[in-house]
Amino acid sequence: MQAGRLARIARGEPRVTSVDVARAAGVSQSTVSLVLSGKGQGRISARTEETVRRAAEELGYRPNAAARALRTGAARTVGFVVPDVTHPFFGKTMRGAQEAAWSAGYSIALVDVPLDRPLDAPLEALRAGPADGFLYFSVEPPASRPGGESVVVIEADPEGVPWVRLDVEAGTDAMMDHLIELGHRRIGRVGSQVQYPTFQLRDARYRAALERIGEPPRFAGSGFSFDDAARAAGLLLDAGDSPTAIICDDDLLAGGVYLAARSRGLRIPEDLSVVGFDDLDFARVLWPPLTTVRAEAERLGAVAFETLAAAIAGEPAEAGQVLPVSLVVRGSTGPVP
Amino acid sequence: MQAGRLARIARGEPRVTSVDVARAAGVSQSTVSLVLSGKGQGRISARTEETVRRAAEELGYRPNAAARALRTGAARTVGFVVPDVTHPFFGKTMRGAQEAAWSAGYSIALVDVPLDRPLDAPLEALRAGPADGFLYFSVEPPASRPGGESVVVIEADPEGVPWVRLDVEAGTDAMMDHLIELGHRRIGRVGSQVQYPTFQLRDARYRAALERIGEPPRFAGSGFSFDDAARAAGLLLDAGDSPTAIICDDDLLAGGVYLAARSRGLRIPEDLSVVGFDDLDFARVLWPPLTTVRAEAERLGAVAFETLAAAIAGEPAEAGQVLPVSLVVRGSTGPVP
DNA sequence: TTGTATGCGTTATCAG
DNA sequence: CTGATAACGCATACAA
Repeated sequence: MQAGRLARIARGEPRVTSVDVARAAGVSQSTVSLVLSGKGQGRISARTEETVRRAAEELGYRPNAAARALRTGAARTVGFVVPDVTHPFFGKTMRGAQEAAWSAGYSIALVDVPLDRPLDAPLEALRAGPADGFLYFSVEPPASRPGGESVVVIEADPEGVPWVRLDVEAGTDAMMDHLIELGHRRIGRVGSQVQYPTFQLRDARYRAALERIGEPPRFAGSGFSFDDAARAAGLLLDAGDSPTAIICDDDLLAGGVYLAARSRGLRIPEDLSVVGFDDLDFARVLWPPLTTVRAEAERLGAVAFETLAAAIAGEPAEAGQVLPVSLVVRGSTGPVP
Repeated sequence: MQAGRLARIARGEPRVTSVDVARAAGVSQSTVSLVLSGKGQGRISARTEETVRRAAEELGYRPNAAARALRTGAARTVGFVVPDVTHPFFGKTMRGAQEAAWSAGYSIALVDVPLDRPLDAPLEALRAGPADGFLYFSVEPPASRPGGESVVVIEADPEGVPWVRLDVEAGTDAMMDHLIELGHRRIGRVGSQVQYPTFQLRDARYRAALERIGEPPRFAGSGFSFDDAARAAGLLLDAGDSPTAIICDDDLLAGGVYLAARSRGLRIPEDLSVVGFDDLDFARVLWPPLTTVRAEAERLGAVAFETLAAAIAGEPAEAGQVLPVSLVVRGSTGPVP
């Protein structure tokens, strides 16, 4: 029994196949395939081609993706693995990847993998075939990739895997230079508590800058939520010898710092300067508007997809790419009190 | 020639199939299928089953999704169509849908369809088979759905299609009651400029409430960005007889109202009360914290997916579901000046 | 220029 | 309890 067909018929779905089109056009199925895949260039007569196209059109024919995938071994779908779909920065990156994917005829399948969970079932499902490759955003790709499954990593620079990331070193340097120029010396950092390379890189630059001015680091780790960041910032703010400025790994964290400052009656930037990272839209509606490092999320996504597409196509992939960032000075930073 | 296999071999990918497992286990391929699909209950001996499982495990066998989809007619993937992946509310809804999808063994394929574009290629690609059904969030599903393709609509209540939406009427009523109780009468509304049902419903309630107190509506349409909302709010604020309170279709729009108020030297809530909708995370970090209508985005996504799954399974779907919302009073609303 | 034949990896029927 | 065998719909080598 043809389960598939039956199931569809049960749903009242008379799928039209290339055989139907062939019959309607009075040609063979292979001719239909040739015509519609465009590979009949100069092999199929214009008349036949026309007939086939018209028949396909009239019947509302759409090639079956599963059959094509089975036959060609390519699903024209890539998986996008993120630790939190909810984060606006991921959203923008996804959109960039989407756009690029579409123009290449690919779809994007989304996989949200909360940081605290193992890479489990959903991802495995995709790895079983529906996806031709994967974009891992800030998440560790699985160590074992049977059959050299194509992968590119975003915001990390692992060995042996092509990656795309922001120039977080330059970003961190710019933050620190800006603050130091304003006279700050006790500079704290509210950063990600998860140890991804992008954050480690920033930490290194942060510490290097402090070392140059002979100051100790003041770090507090946080999860990516306003509340947790507020808690982390509180740790810094309530310590003796508290910072006059705080840099953050993310605008979200900076928002938490605003919350912490507010609940302690600290004014920004008069009592405390704050710098974010990403330039999310809401950075401008904060009061005062947040000084932050601008990153082009869409571009990051697009470049990542293109790198992946190249890898899938078997082209030699660029090993690593670093995208520029720039400091946007707004109202949350000022001279040291 | 077997293009698929060749392509994979070229990429150095020796895919292991059920035939390989069968050979390794010394049984037939159909036995392997029976065992691994769990449909061999009481038909396959425990010994054989064990052997097969071990062989599959050792070879790292993973059933080919394309083949399965071709055979069964189900891809176990649903498309999620949104007008803007970048919006945090969509992100949360997606996450809710994701979670539900995973526990049902489904993947979610994301389709971002900017409002100003037709539903084009990317969606069509998914409609060609890779997706078993679609979740349309605030976007009009295509009128023609060949073969009764399964669909559920989020945040709208179209005829003839199952839908899930928030109780925006109750939300709007709550906003208006709250403001009127505070003494406001000149109440403006910054709302979506696109005319989706969810927004029309709100508009109707807004106008009804005003009518009861004998006030004219003050409406300005906006796109979903801070800047555009600021522009729209400006229209209201700069008019003679300007509102003392503004309700918004979305927290994002409310953020824009903050911007507009700020640039005009208006204090919130002393000079202007503002109410948002959605209770996005950033609503709390705004200053003053935003009074808004809380909606459970994750739940919305989960319910939508489950409704879709039921439809795909051919179960009689619930026609429409309305999810409750609640007003969260924070600092952006106060007595009329 | 077109048609025939074959196989992609599954699932599911049916015979043993 | 297990093994042949036949599709699923498409792409392509090869024959005509």
